[in-house]
Amino acid sequence: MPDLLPLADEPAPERADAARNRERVLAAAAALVDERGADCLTMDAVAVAAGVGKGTLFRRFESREGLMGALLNRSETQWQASVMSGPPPLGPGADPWERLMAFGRSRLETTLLHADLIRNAGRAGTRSFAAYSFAMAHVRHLLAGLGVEGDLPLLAVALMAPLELPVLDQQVTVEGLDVERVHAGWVDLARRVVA
Amino acid sequence: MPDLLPLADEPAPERADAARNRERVLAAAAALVDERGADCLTMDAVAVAAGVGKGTLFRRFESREGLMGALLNRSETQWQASVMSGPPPLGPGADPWERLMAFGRSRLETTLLHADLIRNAGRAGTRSFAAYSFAMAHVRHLLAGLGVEGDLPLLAVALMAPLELPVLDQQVTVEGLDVERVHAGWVDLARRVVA
DNA sequence: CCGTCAAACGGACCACGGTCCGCTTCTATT
DNA sequence: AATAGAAGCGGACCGTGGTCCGTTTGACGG
Repeated sequence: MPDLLPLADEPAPERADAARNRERVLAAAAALVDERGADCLTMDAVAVAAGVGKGTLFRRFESREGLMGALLNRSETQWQASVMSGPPPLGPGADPWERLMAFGRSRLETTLLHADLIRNAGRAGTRSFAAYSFAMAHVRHLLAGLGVEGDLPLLAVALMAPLELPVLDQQVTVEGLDVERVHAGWVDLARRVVA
Repeated sequence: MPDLLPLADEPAPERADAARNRERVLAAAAALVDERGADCLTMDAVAVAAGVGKGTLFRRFESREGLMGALLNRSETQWQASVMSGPPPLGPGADPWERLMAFGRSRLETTLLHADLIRNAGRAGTRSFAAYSFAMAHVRHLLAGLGVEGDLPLLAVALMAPLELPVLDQQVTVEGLDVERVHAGWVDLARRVVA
């Protein structure tokens, strides 16, 4: 019998070898990605490079998309940190409007930077609760700080939606719009929503 | 020698059997989709059902996503028709604001209705010039009619983005938001943008 | 009606994502 | 240290998307 109660729904501890393997996989995958691009990443290749079996890959990461999502989460977490406790204007310390502007800019750049990863992550990219709902909550909070009236969650969606990859992709990659112009457009939108 | 000049970049004529086969494929695919759902559609199955070889499928439609896109285009075209020449308020005859409202509502419903098709069409769903840029131009036109100042193409994007499937999916499917509330949110957004 | 040739066809073939299950390794308990 | 049993492992296997190339077919000028 365990000396401590299992506490019902603890996220389940992780066996030592499992943890080690997860790191190996993540490292190998990251290396392969920025060497040949996310599009060329095959699960077989990752398995070989990490020195594990394919089954292991899929047990830990569910699917190829899941693996991409995990990769994405690493940088995303870093970004979250700079929003929560980094220097202003992105981090706390500036007034809400400035922070909102910094947020938009930063989000735009990050999304474009990781475009191929996000694209390959498919569902896992958008849905990753951690990342998405954090950003959402942040915007909502800023809007509240600005004294905006209305259905804040939905207004937050309206502000985030044009920064989602599919939309950005269409504008920048397909239509060849200038990034600066897209950014200017978002600023204009924010102004109207806040006003 | 042909009796008429080829006129350089005419979209290339289509051989009779090719046309016939395209119809057969489209019909078979459509049947399979609304019988077993878009997720279960395999290219092999379509090929068999249509009585053509697999190679033919891929030559005409490029990829599975492409086929889904083609399927999507059929309904999309129909929808375009009702916007261009159907009854008001969606069609011409109502004032711009009413048309904008009708557009938003209709778009929301259509997107949700064809959700699985759009999801399976991946890139081909969004990018389909015909559909996307038509909707875009329409919104731009309505905004102009409302006397809105600013970068109209970008404001149009801002209005369309929250109606894209990935965003809607997140709200309705994942977060379980009520469709009516989402719609109300969009109306609020439109009001702010137009104001 | 026939010959010619490009376009279209079809199915064998390949690569990759994903599953399955017998085997190995870790951990907790005595 | 020994043991039991769960958690993890790995690679053979499968289905499906996508390609390739030898063969067929339709269009058109004579």
